[in-house]
Amino acid sequence: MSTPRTERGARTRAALVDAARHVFEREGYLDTRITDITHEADCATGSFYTYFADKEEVFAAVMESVRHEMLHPQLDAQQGDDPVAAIEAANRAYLDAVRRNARLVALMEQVGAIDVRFRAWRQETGRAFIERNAAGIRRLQREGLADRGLDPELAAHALSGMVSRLGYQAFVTREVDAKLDDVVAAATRLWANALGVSRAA
Amino acid sequence: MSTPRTERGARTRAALVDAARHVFEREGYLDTRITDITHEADCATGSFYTYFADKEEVFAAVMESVRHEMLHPQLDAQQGDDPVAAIEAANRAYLDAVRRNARLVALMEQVGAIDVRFRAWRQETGRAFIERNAAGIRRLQREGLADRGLDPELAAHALSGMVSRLGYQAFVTREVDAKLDDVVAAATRLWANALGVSRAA
Amino acid sequence: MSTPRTERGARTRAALVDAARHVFEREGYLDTRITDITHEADCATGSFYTYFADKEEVFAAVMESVRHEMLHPQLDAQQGDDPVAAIEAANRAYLDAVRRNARLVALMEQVGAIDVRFRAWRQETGRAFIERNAAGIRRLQREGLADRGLDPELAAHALSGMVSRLGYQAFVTREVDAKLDDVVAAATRLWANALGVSRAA
Amino acid sequence: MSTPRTERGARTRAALVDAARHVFEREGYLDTRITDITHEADCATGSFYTYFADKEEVFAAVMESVRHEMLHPQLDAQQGDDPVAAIEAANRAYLDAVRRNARLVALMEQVGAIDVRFRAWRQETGRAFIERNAAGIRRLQREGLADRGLDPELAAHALSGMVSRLGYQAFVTREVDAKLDDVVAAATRLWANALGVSRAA
DNA sequence: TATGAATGAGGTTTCATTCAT
DNA sequence: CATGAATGAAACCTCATTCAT
Repeated sequence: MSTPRTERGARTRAALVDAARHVFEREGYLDTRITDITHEADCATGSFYTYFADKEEVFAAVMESVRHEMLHPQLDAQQGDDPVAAIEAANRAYLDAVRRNARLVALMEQVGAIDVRFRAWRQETGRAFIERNAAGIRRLQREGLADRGLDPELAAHALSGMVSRLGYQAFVTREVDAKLDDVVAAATRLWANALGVSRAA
Repeated sequence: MSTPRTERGARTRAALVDAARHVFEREGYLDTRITDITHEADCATGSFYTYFADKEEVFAAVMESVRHEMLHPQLDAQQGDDPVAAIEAANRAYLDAVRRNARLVALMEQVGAIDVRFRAWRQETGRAFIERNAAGIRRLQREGLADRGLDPELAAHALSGMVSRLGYQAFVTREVDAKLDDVVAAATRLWANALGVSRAA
Repeated sequence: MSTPRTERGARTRAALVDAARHVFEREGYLDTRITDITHEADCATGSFYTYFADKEEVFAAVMESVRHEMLHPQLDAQQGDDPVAAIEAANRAYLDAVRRNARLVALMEQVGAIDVRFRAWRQETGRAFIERNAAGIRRLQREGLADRGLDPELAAHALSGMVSRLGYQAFVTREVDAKLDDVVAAATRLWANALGVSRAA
Repeated sequence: MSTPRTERGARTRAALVDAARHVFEREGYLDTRITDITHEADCATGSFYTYFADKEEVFAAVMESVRHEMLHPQLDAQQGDDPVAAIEAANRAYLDAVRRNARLVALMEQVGAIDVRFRAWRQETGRAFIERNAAGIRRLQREGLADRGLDPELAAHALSGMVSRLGYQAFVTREVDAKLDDVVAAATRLWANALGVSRAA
């Protein structure tokens, strides 16, 4: 709702966001009541409405507060000319982020299923990943390093989805039982194969 | 709850399941009220509780009633010895089922995200698909037609996930704008490439 | 409601009364639902209403069916001229009946608390006991064997109440931990003392 | 449920307890609806749940609020050395309390019969009375003033039960038609006789 | 008579939101 | 700004009773 104008207000708001994150992770989105949050933040019910219009709004604030952690690309290192190394680096960065934020990813999934407004957020977050990958595919095709028979958009969608779902199953639902390195290796090999890319000599 | 013992009871129960399916599709799981269902089925509130303990239970019944449609294997045709044709057939069958039942797939996705008990159901449904694919991959590896460096389970997971998510994005959320044939083609090509399989001469 | 006119009807009614007794004892009066009874009696809900108007009516029928067991006076033996032996015999008969029908006594207590109509039944059952005792006290007073300063009605009320409550606490709630013989002995001695009666020489 | 933290909250809670007492007395426990209470207390339904989890909990609060009145011993006066006078004083105090709180005693009786959780409360309240009496009996036995052939616990149980039931029948159900003084006199005489105690010279 | 499905009034409980202090 | 009690609409679920077969 409104932005805090005093030091004290800023502290209250921060406490609420922090409390909300804990409660959401613990109870899930639907089972979280406003009073759970104010209780955890150790402040009055009414104070919640000083800063947020409703549950959605705190949820957005929570997501905002963790966006950095999720999206630190840190594709810092140069992989030189090896296209497979580049693919691997991107996959590792993504999958590791999912692993580290598993609870929030699960939460986001849940909220996306419930609330239309968050579906967009989720898609957008995914889209950045997909577009970066589409660009990579196009580049490799131009350089003759990847199968030119593939539609780069569709391929990026498909492969990004593959990696993202794999990460979800390995680190969120744990229905796939595998370590990060194995998941990265498998994803990278499939990805490279799928595009017809091979390691630089 | 209990099973109808008379013809009339069977009719009422069926009417409730049918009504529930419509209301769920129209309103979504969370926004569906028991009275919406009984109203649509044109019977009293209490009648609902004659057959179901709660919303979850009707939902399970709805899902049960559509399982057939979803799981019609109909991989009837023989693809001869062409492994790529076999992959294509499987992908087409799956993706077409998703396309035809888009609303229910969306629903299942939503409910799975909300209610733990349905996550199992969803996983199981997916597992059948994955296991079939894992078997296929193993066979191709044995015959020397697929990359032996891949873990067949992980690969099956990854590629099945890829196809399933692609279908979801193409036919449920429509964030990917593509026709069935194109999706099938892209998926198949990526899948075949990923495994290092090529068309039979 | 109506009395069975056929053999089959009589059997159904009897099954319902029997089932009701079991369910009442198991669940208590309030928690017993009509369907619990028909279920236990293995007949349809509607059949209940062929014989009883409501729960109260079956309950009355149950009580009727066990009245004998509760009220078998069987003060058969002659205690000769010993007034204390007579008092003891009466107390033993009463307390033993309570012990044997503890569950039903508890039930009657419960229903009496809930439903005004059964309070009368309970009082009447008690009244018989009290009046018999009042008559006994009056006789002893006439014969100069009991304290003539006591109001016989009030004394009968008080002492009967004493015995009845003692029985209740010993055999129903079990808050008094004592064997039948001890309870009979204590009650008798107090009773005799209270009236100023002593054993025949 | 939770305790009020403000003056206003305390007032609302008190109004609810007070209203509950009236409604319970008027309607009986079972026929009292939560809305009857909030209506009488002139507040919203939800406010009830701010302070109480359910009907049982208000009932406990009502009972708590009247415990004092019931348990004011006020056996202030000294009865000197006359044991019968002491017995009379105790009986009068108890019976008068029952007379003054007849409606609540009836209520407690009803609820105790219905709800297991209150049986304990009722028993405990009675136990204090019984134990005090057992101590008195033991003392009289030691001093050679009471029949040593009696088990003091059982006798205290029996006689306390006698008085309590007499009070119940005289002032609650009114099936015994007698004035306080007569009831006290009869109870005391029976009690003294039963123990074999006689008035000090 | 027996059956068992259908009915729906009636009660309970939750919790987001407001607002006086 | 913070507080926390008050509000009441809205949904859930039960079960005695009826009645067509």
